[in-house]
Amino acid sequence: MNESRETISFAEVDRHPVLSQLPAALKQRAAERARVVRLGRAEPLFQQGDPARWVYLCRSGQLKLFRLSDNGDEKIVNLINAGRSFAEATMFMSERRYPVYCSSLKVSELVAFDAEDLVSTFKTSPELCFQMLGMLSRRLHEKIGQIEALSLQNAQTRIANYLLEELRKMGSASRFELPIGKKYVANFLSVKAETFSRVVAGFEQAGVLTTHARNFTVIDVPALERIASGASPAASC
Amino acid sequence: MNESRETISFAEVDRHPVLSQLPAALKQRAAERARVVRLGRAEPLFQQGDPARWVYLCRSGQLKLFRLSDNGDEKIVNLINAGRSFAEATMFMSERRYPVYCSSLKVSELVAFDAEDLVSTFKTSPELCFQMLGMLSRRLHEKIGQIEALSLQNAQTRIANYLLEELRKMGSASRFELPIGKKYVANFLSVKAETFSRVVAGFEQAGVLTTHARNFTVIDVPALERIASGASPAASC
DNA sequence: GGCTAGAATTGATTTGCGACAATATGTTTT
DNA sequence: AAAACATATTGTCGCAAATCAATTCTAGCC
Repeated sequence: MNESRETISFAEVDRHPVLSQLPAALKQRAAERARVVRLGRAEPLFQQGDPARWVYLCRSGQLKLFRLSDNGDEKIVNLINAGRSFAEATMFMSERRYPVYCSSLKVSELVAFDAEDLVSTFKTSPELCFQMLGMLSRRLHEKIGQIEALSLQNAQTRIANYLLEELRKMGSASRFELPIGKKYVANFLSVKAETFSRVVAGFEQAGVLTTHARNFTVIDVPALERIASGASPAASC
Repeated sequence: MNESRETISFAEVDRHPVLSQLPAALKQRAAERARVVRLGRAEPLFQQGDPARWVYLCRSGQLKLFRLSDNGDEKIVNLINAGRSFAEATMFMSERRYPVYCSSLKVSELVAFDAEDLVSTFKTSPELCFQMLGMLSRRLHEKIGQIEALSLQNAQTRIANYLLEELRKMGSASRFELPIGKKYVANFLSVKAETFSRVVAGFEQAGVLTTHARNFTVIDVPALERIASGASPAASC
């Protein structure tokens, strides 16, 4: 990990989904106390249980937030792309420690904001607090959605839903690229890589989509939507 | 559902984990705009998607927060007991709607606070916002824990962990009572009632605990802890 | 370019848990 | 107290997905 004293530009703070709302003076202050962190291809950033001195903004690259089981199995709870901030929730806990592990998946560049200092900034501004409350609420509902998916849906359905979501992010195009290796996507969806592979192969065979490496082209969106809401595709042929 | 105009006492607000922090005047105001809601044994309180006009405090009884799949399967995402507040996160969403269903499991008494009004109260007080940020952060981490458990642990391990947690809540006693029917506990843990029954029977046979109806007595805590962290108990005999 | 390591696919086999079914036990109602 | 119903237990069976294993594909790297 390479932590540098290099200055963050004022404008850089604007990329942060919450801190962009700061008045100019406080934006300046946050920028001054920030650090740039550069990570290689598969470097740890912090461990679960570490004191949470910093909250982060991903400027470029990709990261995974994950937990480890007693037997060393890993569960990715979030994939972080450029533009996402993370670890803010730690600021408001009585014991400020990271509740997950974090490692890079690609060469990445992060901005690290001083948690302690941000807390005092937040204390001065209910508007800012509201931004943050909104963000945490959204994340909470996102997690509830994941829990529902894990309990109520099978592998096929979860994967179909994920693909549809990626598709939606691309606007009206019918083509998209996985943000990251299938291995990691599979783990995020709580299926084994082999299962992911088989399910996607099944979709291809049913004529729902085609793939070349990480590029997916959805041919039959309604069919994918039908699968995503419970119907069986291979069975119908 | 029986909604009454009956007055909430000033002191009643003190039972709320966040609103108890309010200055007297605002506490008074919150109390004045609150309602008491009484529910029978299995009555719905709100549906997923309903406009979230109220946030709640459970004064007595028991409730379930749940989602429904397309084929009607239900997943309980939270069991609410006396003293717990819920649905606060809706206050900070852009579209204020309940993200889950809510029904009573027993005869229950709730206090309903006016969401709109509370929002304006929160806007005046960063301290209050911080209380709420803390609460949402804790909930978020709780959910991350649930997701981890669902992905990384099997039924036995999840159940063992749950039982240990219930035990811990009772302090140093080795006896506790399930807060609610096993059916609901099982659903909350994302196992079928039959599986829950079998796993508990297994624990009894291994001499880890004994049960009479909803009363559990843990005989061998270390053994249960071993199971909770991945070891197999029945296999070891 | 070819070389090497990790990622991805495909196949064969196992298994944990759900589905279904049949009692048994407990709880509310009259 | 008996009836009527919900909850809980126990048994058998089947299947979705994990595991194990063997290639094949792909992307960095010298």
